[in-house]
Amino acid sequence: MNDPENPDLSWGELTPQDSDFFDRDTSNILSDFTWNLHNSSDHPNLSDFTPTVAITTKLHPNLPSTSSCSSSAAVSLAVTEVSTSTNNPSATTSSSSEDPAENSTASAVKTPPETPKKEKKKAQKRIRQQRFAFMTKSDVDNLEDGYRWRKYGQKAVKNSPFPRSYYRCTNTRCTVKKRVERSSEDPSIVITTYEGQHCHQTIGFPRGGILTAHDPHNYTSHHHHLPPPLPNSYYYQELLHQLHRDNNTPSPRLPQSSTATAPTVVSNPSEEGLLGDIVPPTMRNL
DNA sequence: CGTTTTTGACCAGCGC
DNA sequence: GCGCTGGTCAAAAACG
Repeated sequence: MNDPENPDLSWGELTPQDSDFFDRDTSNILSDFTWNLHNSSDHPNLSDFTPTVAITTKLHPNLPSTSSCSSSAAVSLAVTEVSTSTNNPSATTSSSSEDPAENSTASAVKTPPETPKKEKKKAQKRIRQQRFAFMTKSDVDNLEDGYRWRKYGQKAVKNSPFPRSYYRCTNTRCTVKKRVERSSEDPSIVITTYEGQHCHQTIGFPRGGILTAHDPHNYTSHHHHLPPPLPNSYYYQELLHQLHRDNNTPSPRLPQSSTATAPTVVSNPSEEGLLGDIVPPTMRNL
């Protein structure tokens, strides 16, 4: 990997050319995350937050055109480069070399006798979609975000005593995945990484309000960059309250399954240049 | 009994 | 080529 100490970096470098995500100014970016931080004085309770958004997203040039979530993907960042990974090895935007989809030619040429299982796996070459990583200080590993997830794997992580869990959205037509792991340096921090974008509404939180992807006030789907679902945290809850105050609607309540405190957001040291534009100066690196 | 979690096996990519 | 690592599969177990 590019950086054994930080596997996420292997997703490749996110450059401004990769996306118009960074073309917009900071407030716009944050607003895409429903996090308007520029006026923190309106949120005295948030004043000491170090809002977090370690955005380690990268665009994948090979978003499958056959995605069952194509309707939603149509508003995703990478949709302009739609192609299938298996039959379009010459996909344009070359990202990092780790992208297996771009090396599919070789595997297509050699045809060793394979079991159906292997053939199936070959056909399912990994397709990287845009990712968003959140670091949240919480005792709870699996933060409520309004979606239902099914765990499909768990792996020990190098240089970390904590395993990494892999989840898929339980919606059969949704290909969103997320990884959850704890920071080895600060076990109180949960690192949640979302990959892909939901093509359906949330199921709502078990207790309290329901968030929908079509509510422009809390999910900004009118933007072409849907943020991932946010973990329930004090910070997020405050934002929800504020949003609904502004909208004169009752505030939804997040479930109390998490003891999450203010999210400690962390930037990726190697991406400091990028994140430096969108994170408060109080952000610290892990 | 349907759904979810667990967990060992497998595969691909990367560095040496 | 080999070993390491991350990511996924899938059967079995656990759960509700």
